[in-house]
Amino acid sequence: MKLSHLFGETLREAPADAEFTSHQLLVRAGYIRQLGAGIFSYLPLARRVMDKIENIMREEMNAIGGQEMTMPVVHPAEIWQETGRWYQIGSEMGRMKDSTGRDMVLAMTHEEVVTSLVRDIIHSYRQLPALIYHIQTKWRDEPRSRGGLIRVREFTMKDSYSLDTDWEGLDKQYWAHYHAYFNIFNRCGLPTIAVESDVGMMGGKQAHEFMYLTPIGEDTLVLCDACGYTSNRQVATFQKPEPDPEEPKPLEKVATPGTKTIEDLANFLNIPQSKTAKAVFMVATITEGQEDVEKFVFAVVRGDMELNETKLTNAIKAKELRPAHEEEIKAIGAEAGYGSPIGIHREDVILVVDDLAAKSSNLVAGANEEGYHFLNVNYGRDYEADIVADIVAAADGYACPKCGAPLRTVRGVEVGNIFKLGTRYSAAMGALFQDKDGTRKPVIMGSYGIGVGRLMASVVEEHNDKYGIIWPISIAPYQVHMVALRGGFEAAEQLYQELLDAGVEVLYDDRTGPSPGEKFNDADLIGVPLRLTVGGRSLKKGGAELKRRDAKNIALVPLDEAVARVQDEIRAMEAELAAKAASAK
RNA sequence: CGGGGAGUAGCGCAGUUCGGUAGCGCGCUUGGUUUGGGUCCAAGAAGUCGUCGGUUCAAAUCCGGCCUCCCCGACCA
Repeated sequence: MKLSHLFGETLREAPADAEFTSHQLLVRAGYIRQLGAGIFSYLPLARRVMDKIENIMREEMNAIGGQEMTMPVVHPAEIWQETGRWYQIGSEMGRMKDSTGRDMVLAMTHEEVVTSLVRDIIHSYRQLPALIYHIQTKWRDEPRSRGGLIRVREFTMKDSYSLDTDWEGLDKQYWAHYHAYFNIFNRCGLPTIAVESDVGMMGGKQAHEFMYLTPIGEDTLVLCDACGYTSNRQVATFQKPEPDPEEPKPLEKVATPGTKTIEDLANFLNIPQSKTAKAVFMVATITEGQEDVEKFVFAVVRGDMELNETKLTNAIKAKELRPAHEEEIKAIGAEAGYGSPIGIHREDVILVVDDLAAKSSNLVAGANEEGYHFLNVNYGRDYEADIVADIVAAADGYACPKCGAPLRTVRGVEVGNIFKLGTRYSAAMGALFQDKDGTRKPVIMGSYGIGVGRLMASVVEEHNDKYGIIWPISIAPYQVHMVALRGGFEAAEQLYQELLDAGVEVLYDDRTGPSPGEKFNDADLIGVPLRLTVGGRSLKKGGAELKRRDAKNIALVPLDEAVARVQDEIRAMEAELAAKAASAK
């Protein structure tokens, strides 16, 4: 490709609204342009990177028995109504009507389509197991897109779906994906870790997320350096300390003026925060039969800990959870800042108590009256919960659930996920097969996704310097960027042909206008891993100059050896990447 | 949905306080100059000042509605 005709241009300055390095560089180097919030065009350079990423995905999916296909982006609403997600999912789902007034859905994911295909096509255990995948556009109307390609509304995803007769089969395909995903990320030069995660709106049984660790990440992860335990904070557990056994003391109401926060309260009474109970007021949407009802949720955790909303949501099997409004809190007889489960309108709330708070004796809790708290509150004697469960969030320094060593929290970007769906969709849609014993059973399913654009942006986030992008050779838009300078155009043109004939992917800066400095800066910005400079000066010295983007030294190569030397370097970089991938396993 | 910020040429910005011919840098076009890390000179092209309405002799500027984008929070496979 000749740079003079490449569609796209480099910018000296990044758009003011680009915050993240990957966003700035991808725009400045001419890879992407934004059309609207969370909606991007991918210019020819980006298209080539994404093609390479997608081909790596294809190879790894095919290697574990995947068959590629393509499913539609626009779906009739009926299939989403069958699984209930038409009703469960809110404004994040893109909905529209076709010209006949029929409700349609823009694909957020493809479980429904897969399951309807399975219903049509799979009849017998003889057709299973199977693995199908596609690389397709998804639309998710995120309330808040951000960070360039890190979080968008329209994106391309590789999603695969496993179909099995039994759970052992699912387990096999699940772990096959687990390993294939690491292969994909390693081959793209992106370090990742797998963490246990919440199943969220996908439903199902077990899930892992693949995380690229970076401070710009939106997820908080909990890691144990001692034993390797990793989990998304949403579901991370930890060993709770055993509270000192104490004889329950009599309940006592005390004045605690101006102690709206746990910190104030503990200071005022001169007690540790762990001797207090914190009340958190939420309102949950819970599906009862066909209807969604709002229920007030009263959560109690120990004062030194934070509520984990995901755990609470799962504990009460809620569809949605939001903080309660002031009036709602008053309505159940509680007082914000001085709340406790004692004396509230018990029948109007779902009371959920963290297991540690339930075990702890003689805690200080609110009196549901401005300026007053109770001393010596004890679970079982003073109040009873509807649910006692682990509902607090893991934090730095807490004890690892596996080995007890201190946990550490880090931020990460979720670049992929794998889910054991089970029969959530096949049962709902009647995707049944006839087993050996003649009975009809729902197909056991799994679903597995990787966002292509987010992966590309993460790689840029990981591989760059102050001059621009530094692509890993495996997904670089071109393998070599040839810069022709004054006195070298004729030789460069000939070398360009030779490189093309040899099958080398070459971006040729044939522009006569820009100065050498401008061309070198563009080359650094675009980030092709090899640079070949042909100019009067290099020719006088005996050939072309070959430089790796990630290194400083420049090698002078005779023109008749240039193609071979470029190919050597490409092979060397491929070998380096493979070695790094192997050591990451 | 709550809080904050911003919409003026392709990009980055000034001009708005105090209403009076729409500017600067980069980029683009033409001519010349220069030629190994974003040359220099000259001449040009390009903007319904987000949008709708109001006030006024006169609105980028004052007032009101709306739209869009960014950031934080809520939310999120």
